[in-house]
Amino acid sequence: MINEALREIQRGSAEIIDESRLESLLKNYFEKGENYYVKAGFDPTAPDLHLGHTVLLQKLAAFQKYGAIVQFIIGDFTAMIGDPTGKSETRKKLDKEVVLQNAKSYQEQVFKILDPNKTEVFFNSKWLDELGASGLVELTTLFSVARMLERDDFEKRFKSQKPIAISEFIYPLLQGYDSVYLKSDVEIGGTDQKFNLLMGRHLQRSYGVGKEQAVMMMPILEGLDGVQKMSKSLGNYIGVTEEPKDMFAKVMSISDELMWRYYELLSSRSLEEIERLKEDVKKGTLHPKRAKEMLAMEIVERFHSKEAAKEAKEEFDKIHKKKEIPTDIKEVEVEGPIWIAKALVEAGLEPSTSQARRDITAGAVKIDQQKVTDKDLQIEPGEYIIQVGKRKFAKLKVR
RNA sequence: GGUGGGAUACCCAAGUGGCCAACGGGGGCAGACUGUAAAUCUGCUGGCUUUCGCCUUCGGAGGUUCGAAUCCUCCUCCCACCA
Repeated sequence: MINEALREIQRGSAEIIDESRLESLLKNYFEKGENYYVKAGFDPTAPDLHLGHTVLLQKLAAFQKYGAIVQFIIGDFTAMIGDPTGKSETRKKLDKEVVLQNAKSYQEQVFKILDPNKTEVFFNSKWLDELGASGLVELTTLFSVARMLERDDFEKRFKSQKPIAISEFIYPLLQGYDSVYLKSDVEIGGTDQKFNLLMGRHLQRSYGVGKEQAVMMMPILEGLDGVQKMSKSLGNYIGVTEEPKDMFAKVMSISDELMWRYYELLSSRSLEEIERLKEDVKKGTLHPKRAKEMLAMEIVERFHSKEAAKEAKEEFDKIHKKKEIPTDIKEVEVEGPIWIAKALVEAGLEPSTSQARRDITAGAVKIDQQKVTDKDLQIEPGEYIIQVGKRKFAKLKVR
């Protein structure tokens, strides 16, 4: 029983530090029914969570099945010091508002995965505000610059003469302090967080908390491009609040190779099952596209519903497999006659007439399924379906 | 506080008086191919009622010049070294 739990909890993790502690926590739970605390922090710098975040959330949910109380930390304080140039007072205040608003939407989204009865939500400004300047200075005495510079990214930046702000040194200390204050038993985070996670252990020792948290690191989920980590700013993400059909299409757009990575980190299927799917694809008995559809369905279903997933799939097939026009496309009315490039801009399919002209030359523009070759084309009054590339459609009404 | 170095398009990065809307790479978009992809190959990658045309862009503001990303002056920001 313990072994089974341990296996489930460890699934997909990249590295665990102090595995024996993890085992003893589970043992205590199974034998004495004792709960323990698993901490994870999130910076509310963007309003929406994406699948990258859910890798951690699903892991937390797995812990909850086996006696863990999750300490969900919204890093409202740390999110603000991450800001490099706190120009003026007013600006900073605005940041705080945004942070709080983001935090609110986080909470709504988080409980699609986490069990609210086994989750405690904290804002770390609660104790970090109280810490004050003297407390902060005390905190900084507990770690040396030399050790701080051992951190891989700091070292690289230092060597290549890239700037490092003092606040960036403080950041890991504050994150570690969270663990001191909350007396966490386990902290989980991405592999890129290793240094910060270990800081929690170091500081718990320094402050004499009486225990050192175990640390579990999850692999960083690659974004849709399969190379860089999933993040909002890179635009390669799938947001948990996205429309079913967008979510579905985005999953379908990942490469076959990346698909297995997503299976491992996002699917709730057992590892054996995933292995079997992999085998079947290899043998040729299962088409990779089919495997990807299953994954896409599962993900849409998790954040929406079974019906939504089904509809999303049908819509997707309609557009891509049968090359039909999607059902709900936007309608635009314009005065005619109108120059084709201008019409595309009006319809929001192109950002500028120059870009539109380029795309027409490239053969990417279609009217009623007919490729447009004349970039000077005037559209006469009537109704048309205009299309740019494979995905962008609009119904155009020319008066 | 002192001394050097730097700021070029989404990112990196060439360009050091006209040949510059600005080399090259990355990224992005599109086409072919496919499974909707990936990989590969190809084209495009400031804007404009429409490209053998005009307008805006090389940190900011002025100036020199027929002509400036390139030269000069001042300013802002960044980095390094020394204190």
